[in-house]
Parts: sequence; structure tokens; C-alpha cells
Amino acid sequence: MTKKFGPRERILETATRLFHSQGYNNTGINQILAEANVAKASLYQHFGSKDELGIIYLKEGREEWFSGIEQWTGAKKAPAQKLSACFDFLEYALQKDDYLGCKFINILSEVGNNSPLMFKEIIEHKGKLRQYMKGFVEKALEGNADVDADFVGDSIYLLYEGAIVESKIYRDTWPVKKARKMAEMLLKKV
Amino acid sequence: MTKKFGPRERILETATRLFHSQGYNNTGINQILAEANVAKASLYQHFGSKDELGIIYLKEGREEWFSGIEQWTGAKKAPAQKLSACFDFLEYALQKDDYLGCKFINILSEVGNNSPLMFKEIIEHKGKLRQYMKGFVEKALEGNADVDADFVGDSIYLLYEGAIVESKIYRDTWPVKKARKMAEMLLKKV
DNA sequence: CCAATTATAGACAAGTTTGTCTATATTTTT
DNA sequence: AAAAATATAGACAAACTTGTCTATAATTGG
Repeated sequence: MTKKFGPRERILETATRLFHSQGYNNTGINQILAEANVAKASLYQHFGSKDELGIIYLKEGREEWFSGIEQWTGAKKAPAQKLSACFDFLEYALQKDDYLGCKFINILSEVGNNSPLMFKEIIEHKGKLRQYMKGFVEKALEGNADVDADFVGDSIYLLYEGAIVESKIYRDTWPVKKARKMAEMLLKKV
Repeated sequence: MTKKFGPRERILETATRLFHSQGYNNTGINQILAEANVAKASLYQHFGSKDELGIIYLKEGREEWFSGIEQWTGAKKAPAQKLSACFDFLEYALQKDDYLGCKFINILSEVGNNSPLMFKEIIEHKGKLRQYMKGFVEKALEGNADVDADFVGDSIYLLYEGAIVESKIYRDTWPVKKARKMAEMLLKKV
């Protein structure tokens, strides 16, 4: 059995904290090692490079995100309520991390197209989130023939992503609150 | 009179190109100097530090942005049309720069709270853009007492910002096109 | 209990980074 | 034309980066 707090886990936990709060490029390997109390050779044993550590940071970030959002939507029954729960979870998550924004959007600004494997993680994560939310919108608008569910779904997704970025800029939850309110309105009376 | 293509101008033009395309942290002073054909001492003569160069890069970016958007909105008369023109300009600008996204959002991910003066430029730019767009929304909804113009205005602003970020991720204009369509819908029949 | 695996500590290489400083050359201005 | 301001080229410092390698210690499985 793998140790619960072995070097690998400590590295990943520390790297996650530092990459998210300081940024990927502003976080050196040595700082991670020092704060995780791990030897340098152990890092290069478990992760082949800093780039790979970044990729696994994103992979785990995606798992954690969807695990969280499914917990929140799972507590609701109606699709429209599940969609609102997505915004509630976002508000909770952004506040919990002191408005650091989205790990994926942030790292995209840092690495650009330098790391194709990171870009792959980013676009896959966002694509999955988009489909996830659009699924609720479709169900909520089912039978409503005169409404373009695809269009409304993407609009709500854009509101969601806009709320993430603006919460970071304004260091406040108003973007999420207003985005949710508009999303709810769009599902009711379009 | 200041020279049109003196060292200062060449530095700023090159730094703008490189900061935007490669990122701020991925662009070293030496690369800027080499591509601008300028001596290192000249850079530190005109700009005291890389940080200050970054601040002026943002200041100029804001001027250029608003100069551009005002050209596009100035060609329209009705407030609703002016608002649509904001989206048209965005689509044009993002495509022109090959979907590099927003200079301000990008650099925020890189420097975080490390540079308070940069953060000041960022929040001022976004705050001004928000008010600029909300002004059109207010005028377009004037007399429409049963509609909360502030709420609709912020929603459209969030759609706008979401479209910027998602266009970068998907390397496509669909986010802007859909955001504009939704914005137009919100001004017509809410 | 002993052998194999895993972790540690840290020196080291080769390359970055920003910023300073000197010395020389080119423009501008008076 | 002389004096002052501006630009150039590049050496240099001090600190940082990722990644490799060696030698020793701790832990684990059979």
C-alpha cells in the first residue's frame, strides 16, 4: 500500500499550494522541496521534471474540482437547481482559496503554448466543465421547443467563466452572485 | 520633440509584443534589448526597472484598448448598437492578436499581488471597461422601469470577460459571437 | 535478518535572471 | 564649434533556475 503522507504526496500537496498561490513560474523546485521536507532526488524520482509535476498538478486539480462540484449538484434534484449549485460551489471554492482564481486559466497565462501537455489538460478540463453545465441546461429546458438550449447553455458557461476571472480581479463574490442570478433567469423566462 | 523611433519607443514596442505573446515572466530584459536593438543602459535610463516597464506596458495597453473601442462604438448611434460594437471590436482584436487573450488578465496570473502598481493598473482598466459598457446598457434600457439595468449591465460585462478568456482557451471566436448574441437578447426582451 | 528498494543531504553543472557600472561614441543644443 | 545630453557595447555581480550525480541513511519485503 502506498503511504498516505510519503514524499510524493507531500510534494504534490506543497506544489499545489504554491503553484496556485504564487504561480507556476514564480515557484522554484527548491522552494517546494524545502517546504515539503523532501530531497531533490525524490522529486525527480516520482516526477520526471517540473513540467510533469505541473501536468499532474492539473490532473489532480481537475479530479478535485469535479469531485467537489458533483457533491454540490448531487444534493439537488431538479436540473435547474443543479445548475445553481454549480455557482454555489464556485462561490464556496473561490472564497476558500482567497480569490486566487482558476488553476487552469492562471497557468495558461504562464505557460502559453510552451507546454502542449499542460494545454491539453486545460482544454480538456474546460471542455468537460462546459459539457457538464450544458447538460443541466438542456434538461432544464427540455420540452421548451422555442428556446435554443445550446445557445443558452454556452451563455451560462460564459457567465460562469467570467465570474471566475472577475472574482479574482475584484476580490469579491459579486460576479458569481450576479452570474448565478442571470443563469437562473435564463432558465425561467427567456 | 521626442523622436518617433528612438530607444524608448523601440523598447516599449518590443516589450509589448513579447510580454503579450510570451508572457511577462518568460520575457527577459536581454531579449527585449536584442530585438529592439537598444543598449541595456538605455532601458534603465528610460524605465527604472522591469516592473516599471510592465506598468507602462499596461498603461499604454489601456490607452490603445479604449482608443480602439471608441472608434468602433463611435461609428454607431443607438446605445444598443454601441454595445454590440464593443463585442465586434473584441472579436476583431482577439483575432488580430491570434487569440492571446487579455494583457491585463494574463499578467495578473503571472504577477499576482507581487506588483501592487500593476494590480492597480489592472483593476482600474477593468473597472473603467465595466462602467463603459454599463453606460450603454443603462441608456439602452432607459424608461424600461421593470428591468434592473445594473444587473443586466454587469451580466453583459461578465459575458464579455468570459468571452475573452474562453476565446483564448478554444482559440476560436464562438465565445464572442455567442456572448454578443446573448447581450443583444438581454437588451431586447428581458 | 538480510537484501532490495526508497529517501536524504547536498555538491555541482550550465544556464538563466535583473540590475550596475565603465568607457566610448553619437546626437543635440547652445 | 564647444559643451551637454543621450546612446552604445558589454563586462560583471549576485542571485536564481532546473536537473544530475554521489554517498549515506532509513525503510520495506521475503
